[in-house]
Amino acid sequence: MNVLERVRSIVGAAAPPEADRASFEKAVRPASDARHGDYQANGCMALGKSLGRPPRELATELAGRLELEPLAGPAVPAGPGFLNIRLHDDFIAAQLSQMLGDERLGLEPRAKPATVVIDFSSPNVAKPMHVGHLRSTIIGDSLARILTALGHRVIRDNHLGDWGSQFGMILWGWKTARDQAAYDADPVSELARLYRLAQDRIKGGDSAVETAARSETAKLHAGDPENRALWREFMPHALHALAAIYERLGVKFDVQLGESFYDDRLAGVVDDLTRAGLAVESEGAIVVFVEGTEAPFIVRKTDGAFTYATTDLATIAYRAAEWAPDHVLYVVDHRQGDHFKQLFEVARKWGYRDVELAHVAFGTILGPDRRPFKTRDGDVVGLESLLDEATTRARSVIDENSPELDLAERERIAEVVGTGAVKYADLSQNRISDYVFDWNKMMAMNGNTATYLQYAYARIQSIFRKGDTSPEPLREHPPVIVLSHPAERGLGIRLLRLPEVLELAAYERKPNILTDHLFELANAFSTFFEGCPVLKADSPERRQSRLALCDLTARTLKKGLGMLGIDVVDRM
RNA sequence: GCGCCCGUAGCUCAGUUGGACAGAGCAACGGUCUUCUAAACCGUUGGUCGCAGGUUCGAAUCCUGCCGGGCGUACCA
Repeated sequence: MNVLERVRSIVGAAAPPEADRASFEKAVRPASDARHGDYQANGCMALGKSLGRPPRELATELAGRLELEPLAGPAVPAGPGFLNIRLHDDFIAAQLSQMLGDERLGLEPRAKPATVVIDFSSPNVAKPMHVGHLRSTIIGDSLARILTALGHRVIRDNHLGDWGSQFGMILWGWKTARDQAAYDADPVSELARLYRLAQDRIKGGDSAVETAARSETAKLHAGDPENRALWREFMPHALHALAAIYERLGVKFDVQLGESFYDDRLAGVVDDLTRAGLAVESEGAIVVFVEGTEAPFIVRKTDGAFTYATTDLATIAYRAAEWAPDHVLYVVDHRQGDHFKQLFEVARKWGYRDVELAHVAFGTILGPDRRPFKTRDGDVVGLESLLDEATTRARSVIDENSPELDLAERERIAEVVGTGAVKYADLSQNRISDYVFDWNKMMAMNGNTATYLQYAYARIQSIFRKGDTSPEPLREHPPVIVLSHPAERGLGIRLLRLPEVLELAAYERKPNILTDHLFELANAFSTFFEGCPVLKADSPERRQSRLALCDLTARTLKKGLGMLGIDVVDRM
């Protein structure tokens, strides 16, 4: 059950007729301070203003009308016009009992699922994935998992950069500077070397290379047999390398429709826009002028080539026809804000008005120097090596703390803890802000880290091992939950909040809302763990009740971390 | 120049249509293992929420101006 939603609908039903019900309900929120209760209704203050009546009076009247049983006792007016609501312990306990036998942990099936396309990761296939791809991949994956858990229909689409000018650079490199032996041994690294070579030359001002690469791109797009053949030759290698890293990250896609997929639709897009009077010729290019932005939206360049703007429009049309989505989320860094603003505006004018197109923007990953995160040599940090280092660091902690575990298990734990740390550090930050990559903070065993949550999980597994018991009987025959200790109640109410937290995280498209909740949950558990003996509880009933709280906590942590793409281990 | 984002404790960051004395982690200091994993727990110290105005019963949150930083700004994606 979503308790917040339930309280909201009760408060909404009792709201004065003059109140706007939706906003009145929305003003019900978890209590800012546990001393005031569990939930608070703040709507009377805004209403008091618009009605010209004392808010406190409205709150008192409302309190008299509210029927919160059996959830909670009478609402208590406080301060300028707050209404404080405290759930009954019995209600919390009953909900927890019910949760024990519920695989979904209180998440209810959705009456009207939305269809959501999530466009994320979308790396350039010409080069190995680096740290810059991390955020899109991880945030997109997490949002997909959260929305799926909430019962929505999610389509995960990896919009690969497999058709742009990077390929022209590789083609130029292949034709002028390839090392055949190196290519035969390791195609992906050799192609990456050639790409970097071309990029360095162009950056260095070598306009001959720039022109040559551009012409190779144009030939590829025009259907030149040699370049097309090379493209078909290179692609499987590139995709294979990507698949390996996605496998390690545990990220899956429903479709991987790259830019090349849309190639034969681009001319039609431009024709369409032109006929509709949206696109016009300007300085030799075909563009759409969008109010509010200076630079036009270029759909065909002077040389006749199409741009990613054209591809993105074709993609919108394809997705609309194929899936009829309610929302399309573009998990792309904030620097492309202008592009998406224009894209969405043009799409609307083009006729796509029933779908919400949203740019889920995120900031840059910075190094300790607050400049974009680079290696000592100034190269971008490869994703593989990043994960390797995280795993190595985790491994050394495990070796130190748990030498009794065998080698294979320590390795597995290191992988789970290491990759979990990297992901969690990213997801626990508000995605809008840039974030400073800090190994020490990330790998810390304490504080808001993946390790802390995984540790809480492992401790619970240890309790069941030590007690030589399993949670299954508790799930089949839920015991009476006892909440007599403050730590028990604190933990219990946290456990009930998963559904409302997920809804908020999905609404805001912010995984950090989920990480915050899981951290608070692990915190509540640690406090409980210190203060409430489980196996040595003073009565069998209390022991069963506490074991049940342990099981619910472990399952919530596992499920919640799962929605962040992070795994757990039974011991660490 | 114009546009977008940001400025909260020594450091890194949360802060849900504007709501109760602004929160957490790290760092610092002080406690807690003969009992379920101390990768833990409990406590203390620490902030003119960049500055100045304005709106409001109430502003970190909304508006205006300024200061400081990041990013974008016609044929890369």
